[in-house]
Amino acid sequence: MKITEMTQSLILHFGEMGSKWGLNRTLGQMYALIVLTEEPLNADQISDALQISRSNVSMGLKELKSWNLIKLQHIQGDRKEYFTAPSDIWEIARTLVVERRKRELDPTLSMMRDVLLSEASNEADEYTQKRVKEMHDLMEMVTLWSNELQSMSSEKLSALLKLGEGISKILDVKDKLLSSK
Amino acid sequence: MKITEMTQSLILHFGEMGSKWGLNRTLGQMYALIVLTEEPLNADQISDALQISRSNVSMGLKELKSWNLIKLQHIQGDRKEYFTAPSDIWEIARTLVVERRKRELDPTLSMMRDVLLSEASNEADEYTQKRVKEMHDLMEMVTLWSNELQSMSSEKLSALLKLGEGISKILDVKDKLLSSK
DNA sequence: CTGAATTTTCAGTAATTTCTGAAAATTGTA
DNA sequence: TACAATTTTCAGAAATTACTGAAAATTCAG
Repeated sequence: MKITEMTQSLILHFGEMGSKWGLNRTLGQMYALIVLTEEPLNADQISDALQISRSNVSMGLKELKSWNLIKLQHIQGDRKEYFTAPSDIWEIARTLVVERRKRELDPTLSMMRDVLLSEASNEADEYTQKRVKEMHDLMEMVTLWSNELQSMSSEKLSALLKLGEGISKILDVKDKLLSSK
Repeated sequence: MKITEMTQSLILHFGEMGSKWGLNRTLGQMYALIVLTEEPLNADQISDALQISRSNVSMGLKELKSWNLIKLQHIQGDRKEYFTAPSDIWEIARTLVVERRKRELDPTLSMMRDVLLSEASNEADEYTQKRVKEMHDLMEMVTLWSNELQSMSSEKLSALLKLGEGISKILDVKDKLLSSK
């Protein structure tokens, strides 16, 4: 498993970024390798290419599976397991958003609900609940969006993102539609 | 500086989440305390409330400043520096999105541009560039959005988020408007 | 079934990140 | 300007997280 210089530098970069995202260096490198390589890869190839232990690869793959970021593939006449990333980059992005939401928002949303159900017995708690309520409502909306993204086709997602700065105009149009009813 | 049980449990939770976000436990706790407390807090109060060293608070505040997440305030007749979070929760959210974009997307975007400018000297690199191009274009659109969010008022942002599942319909409306031209 | 190939687990170690106390730097007032 | 109050810095210690090799578990062809 030889790696071109181009891929090598991308892998290093994604390794660094990996830790800024919820992953870690090795996971970032592994996924970069898988995404940027056309052919399916097995664990030994990954271990070899990234110079990390076979067991580390195994744990990394487990993690990537739990993120739904890789697809398992079998190759005729080969007993090893091979992995690829989805060919549609939008699918990867969608998965990332949804999985991060699960990990970063859902637990907080649920604990905030508990706080909002409890009784505020003094002024400080009243202020706290007010703030929590605002955060809760905001995060709930983000969650709704994330669900919406999850169910959108890549084409639709792409169209939505392409709106870019046009989004303000769309909002205005919507207001007009509503007010003219 | 006494903390109610409610705030205490929120602080602990945000501490845990802090590491899942780009921050770390202490930073998460510190920001939770500041956001959930109505009064401005000084470093000693934070150190005391969270049971962490004064120097750790100093470093945490420095980090929160670099994220633009806190506001410095002076209290008449007191030489200490006091800190608060923005009172508008939307402003906090907007700042978070923008700052995370700066840290998580911008560097990658720039390195991808370099890769795209370089010459692919073999088939593997051609595939790699194709993938990089797709990722680049996607991330660039996300960046455009993030810029757009940055310049939107809290009201407009709120309206946009409230669209929630309505976003698909809006897209359809936009298509109709365009095709009827 | 058997056993070789492959993958997973896990305890110990290595690397990284976070935290602290002491000292240095800065700030503001008298 | 002098100095006490306050904040910042930073080297080393503590805590956390990531990685490895060896062993256990699983898988599957014959």
